Order: sequence, then structure tokens, then C-alpha cells
Amino acid sequence: MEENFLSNLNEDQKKAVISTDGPNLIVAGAGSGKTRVLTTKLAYLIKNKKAWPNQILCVTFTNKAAREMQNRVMNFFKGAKNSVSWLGTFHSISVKFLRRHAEALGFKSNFTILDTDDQKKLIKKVIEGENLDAKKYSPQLILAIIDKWKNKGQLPNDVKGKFDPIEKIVHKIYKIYQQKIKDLNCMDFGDLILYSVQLFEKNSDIRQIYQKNFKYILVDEFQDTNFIQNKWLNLLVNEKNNICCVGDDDQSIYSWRGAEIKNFLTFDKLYKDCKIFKLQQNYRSTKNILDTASILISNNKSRIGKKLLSKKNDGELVKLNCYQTGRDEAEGVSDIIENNLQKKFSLNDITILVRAIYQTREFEERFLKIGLGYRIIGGMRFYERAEIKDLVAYLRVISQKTDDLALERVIGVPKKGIGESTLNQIYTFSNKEKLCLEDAIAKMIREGLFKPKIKIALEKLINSLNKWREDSKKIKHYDLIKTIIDESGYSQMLKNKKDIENENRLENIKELIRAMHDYENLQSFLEHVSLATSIDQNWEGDKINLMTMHAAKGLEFEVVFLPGWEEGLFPHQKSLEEKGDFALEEERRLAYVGITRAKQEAFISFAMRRVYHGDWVDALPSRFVGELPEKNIEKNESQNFKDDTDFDFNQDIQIEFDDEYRSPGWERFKRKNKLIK
DNA sequence: AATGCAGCCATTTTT
DNA sequence: TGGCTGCATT
Repeated sequence: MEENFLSNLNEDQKKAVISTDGPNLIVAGAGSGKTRVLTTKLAYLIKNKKAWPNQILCVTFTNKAAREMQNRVMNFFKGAKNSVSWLGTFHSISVKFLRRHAEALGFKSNFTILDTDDQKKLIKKVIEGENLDAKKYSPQLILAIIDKWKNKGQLPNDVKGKFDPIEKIVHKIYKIYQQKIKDLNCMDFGDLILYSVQLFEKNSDIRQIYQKNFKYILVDEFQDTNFIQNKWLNLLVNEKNNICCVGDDDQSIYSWRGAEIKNFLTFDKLYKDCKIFKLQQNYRSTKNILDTASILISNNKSRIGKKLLSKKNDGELVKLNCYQTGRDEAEGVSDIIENNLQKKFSLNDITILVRAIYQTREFEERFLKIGLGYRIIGGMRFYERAEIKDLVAYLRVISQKTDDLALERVIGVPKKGIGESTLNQIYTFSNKEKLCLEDAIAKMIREGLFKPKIKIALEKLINSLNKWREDSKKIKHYDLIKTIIDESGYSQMLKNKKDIENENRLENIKELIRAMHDYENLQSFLEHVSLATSIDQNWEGDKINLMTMHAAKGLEFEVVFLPGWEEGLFPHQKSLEEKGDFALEEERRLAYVGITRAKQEAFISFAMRRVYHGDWVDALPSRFVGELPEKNIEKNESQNFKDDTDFDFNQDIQIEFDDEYRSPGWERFKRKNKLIK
């Protein structure tokens, strides 16, 4: 059995697996089998009776990764009944803690998790309540600052230091906002981690229970943890310091979300007797692909530095294609797929990775036109669609009466003849009486504060909600939703609409009902709704994948297309403006992540002109293009221009020879192609 | 209160 | 380009 476990591993991997006790840091390059190591370690701990499955805390970056790991471990132990119960993302594990111990923090166990949309709406309400200019203080901006504080583990009373005028206001809003969501018995994403930390800090008895229980802690993608997540981990590590973190500094791409690479780089300072393992054998990509990625990333100054060795053959050269326009690029990519790739690969093996999600649109249009199947991972997510949010809002209020945000949506759809003014009255009343919206409405009805028409509408709604709550005790949640769709007038509303989108809406609702079957009860379904990540959507059928490079982290594909390598788009201008050289290096890491997703073939491309904001914009090749190693690359720019008689290449260069737009990559690109001396 | 239209703005990445 | 806000109309 033990042979079975370890025989698939190389020497370095084996060492990392069997070093179970004390702090361990595994520095694992792209494609070096870090997930395999982590999974094997998990199984190894169980097999050797070092711990029971429920005594291991294992944190992954996405739910998908958690699920895969769960499956793999179960495969090790065929017929085992115990799954690894504490395996999940920081957020999903936190929810588990918080549901159990909500009272200790003054919450009720059935709290609702707010999404970004809810957060913004709530902040907007606070801004309006404070009579502030919503233009100057956009919810977006305020939320970003609040999130930053939360990522650092600071609740309103902990935030200190010198405030600039804006931060002063934001702090005030933060205070009110935080109180409000607590009153609503809701938590946002940041709260899940933050309150877990607070739970353990304030209740050492509770902390000790878990600390004792978790004999081992395993952490994946450690390079992308932020301050508060690191603290969360440190609070749970037992006195033997049995914590094993896996990561790759070259794949740290989430600093904008508060991730601190410092956690990774100073791990051995925090845990003095830490053992460090390096995995440097790449089993994923061909030599050409790996060399391309390695040379590119070597332009970064701040990195631990490691040399990845490919276990594969040279493979195809990495193709570098230059197109005239964004549309040509989409056409070119689809041509390559149709003419060359479809013979060798299934569509599922082919993925297009973009910097920003809106870039998928051009490809979408093309694939629709020629009838190639595709799926977009991320973007407008399933649970962000209006009809889905509507129905989920009904479920939320039923599950928790105090969810005012959901009730407000419910009041709005289908239309009940209740508008802003009535809503404002209700809000005023609920503030005064310190009641949630629903209770406020009920009381206002009793006191006869509504006009007859409105009273009838609201009375009907309240009665329905109560009925559905009763129903929910008797019938399955996936039947409950059907009742709601029917009795709320939602289905009638859809029937009355006659636009093209309607079919899609009905499809989505069917899919919602189907998805509900996968969950035991209403609450666990609602939890899934708020914590599902973009890559948690369905991967069924044989289709080309479209997603951002961020979303592709941890995944691998036979063929990868990397379009849009243009200055301003990639590296993205906004990131450079914000954080300069630091951001540039992160963009480069993103490029590294992108290239290293490919197993057999990689196609990098850029366009000379592109439609942006509705009009044509000239583009320059990304500086990263100039950093690609000549010997591993096959360039296909020339024939594009040869075929095109309208295009005066020299003239275009002159136009673009503004200092402002000059990028190092472009200079080098031209030199290589003998466009300049 | 609901609908419709004009003009505005924006597009980085997400648990 | 297109989605969203705000204003005017019904």
C-alpha cells in the first residue's frame, strides 16, 4: 500500500511527503506536481495513522481544487467512509466555524453571506443616509478601502494611523456599514475570515478545541494568502507547529486582493525550525514552452529563483502571431483550431487565456459565427444573472427574515406597485422601531399606515412569505422554489415578456432548480451560491475554454492561446499606474502562469489595432513579446502583412513613434525583425 | 409607479 | 460597443 502511495513520486516529492512533522515549506514550480504532493501527503498522514481525516485542516484556493483533492484522497482509500471534513477554501472553512459559534460573536447561526453587489448597495444606502455625494464617494471606491482594511484584519475600531480626508469619511461609513450588516445578521467575504480570527482570539477555549483537533495543517497556493488569512492559520497551528505550506513565488498574482508574498518569503522566520523543499521538475510542459516561460520570468528581480527542468521533449515551438486587428486575431485563432488542432485534440483541451474578461467577447462572436462550441469560465457568473438573483432573493428571505437586502429585491420583482417612496417610508419606520424590513411592514400594516392598494400588495407578500416558510419545513428546497416561481407571479411575469432573452432565462431557471438538487438543504445551497467561484461552473460537453489568466491558476491544458499581448492591455495600464514596477512584475508573473498552463502547444499573439470603447485604437506589442526567447519561438508576423495590400507598415510605425508609447518590448521586437537597426 | 429614451461612462484581475 | 443612470412622459 505504501509503495502504491509513493511510487508515483520523484525523490524530492517523496521527501516532501514523508516529512510530516514540524513546519514545512514546499517551494513548488509550475507543473511540478504540488497538488499531487499535497494530496499524497494528506493520504499518507491518514494511512500512517498520524491523524484521522477530520483532524487534518487542508486549505485550497478554490472549491474545485478542494473537490478534486477530496476525490483523489477517497481514491486512495476505496470504500472509506470518512471524507476529509476540514478541506476547503479559507472562506468555506470559516463559514463552518462561524455557523457553529455564531453566538459567541453576537450573530445567529443562519447568517447570510453578502456578495459584492449587496455590499455596494448597502454602502450606497449608508452614503445617502449620511448625505454624502455619491459621485465623490463611489461605493466601489469605499468598498475597496474597507476591503483593504479587512484584509489587514482591522475592524472599524482597529483602524488607526493618519487618515487623509477621504479615509476619514470612509472610516465613518465603515463603522455604520459594519453595524448594519451585523444588525441584518449578514457577513461579507472579508468578515468570514476576520470574524473567525476574532472568534479564536477572544475565545481561547474555542480556539484550543480546534488547535488540539487539527494535528496537521496543509495549505495550497500559500503565496496568495493575505495578512488575515495568515493570522487565521497561525491561530490554528498546534504547539508542534505541524503546518505544511505549498506555493510558488513566481505564481503570486493576487496582491491586488491583499495577498502578501511576505507570508511566503518569511515563513522560515516565523517558524524557525522550518524545513524547506524545492520541487523543480516540471512534468507538464514541453521544453520549448517551459523555456519560454522561464526566460520571461527571469526578467523579474524579486524572486527566490529556481530552475525548472522539463521532463518532456522539445515539442513544438511556441508560436508568436501578429494580427492586424482584434477581429483578425479571433479569426486566426479559430482558423488554427479548425485547420490544425481539431485533428489532434478535443475542444476541451484547448483554452484561450485573456488578461481581462471582456476580451472573450471577440472570440465568442467568432465561435458563434462558425459554430464552434465554447464555454466562458468567469465573467457574468451564473448566480449574477438577474433572474437567478431574483429567485435566490426569495430563498434568502425565507431562510432568514432579517435579510433586508433580499427582501428589497423581492419587493421589486415581479412589480407590485411599490416604488421608491413607499420603500423609503418603510425604511424610515424600520429604523425608528429597530425592526427588520419584514417586521416593519407587518407592523405598518397593522397600524394602517399604507394606502389600500399598497396595503393589499404588501399583505399578500407577507402572507406568501410566511406560507413559504411553513412549506420549507415540509417540502424539499428544490420543490419550494417551484412553488415560489408559481405563486409569486414570477412565471406569469416571464410569460408576459416576449423578448429573445426569455428562452435563456427559462433555461437558467431550470438549471437553478437542477443545481439545487446537489445540496442537502436550503442553507447549504445558499452558501454555495455565495461562495462558488468562477471555475466552479459546469465543464460538461466538448468545448473550447475561455477564461482569464487569473482563473486559470492551478489548471492545465494541452493547448493554450494567449491573445492580446499589447502594451496597456497586458501588462495592463491600470495596474502599472497604480503600482508601477511592482505591478509590472506581477503582470509578468501572470504571463508566466499563462504560458505554463500549456502542456503541448502555446500560441501567443497581438494585434496592431483593436476596437476599444467603441472606436479603433492603435496598439503596440507588449514588452513581454520582446522578452520571449528567440530560439523557442516561431514568428508568423510577416505573412500577415504580405497578404494585406492596404496596410502601410512603415507609415504606421511613424505614427506610433511617440516617446510616450514606446515600450522596450516593441523596440526589441522591431530590431529582431529588422524593422529598425 | 412604471416605462422609455437620451446621454454618459467605462473595462483588471475575484474569494 | 453597450450597460447603466437620470430625467421626462404616461
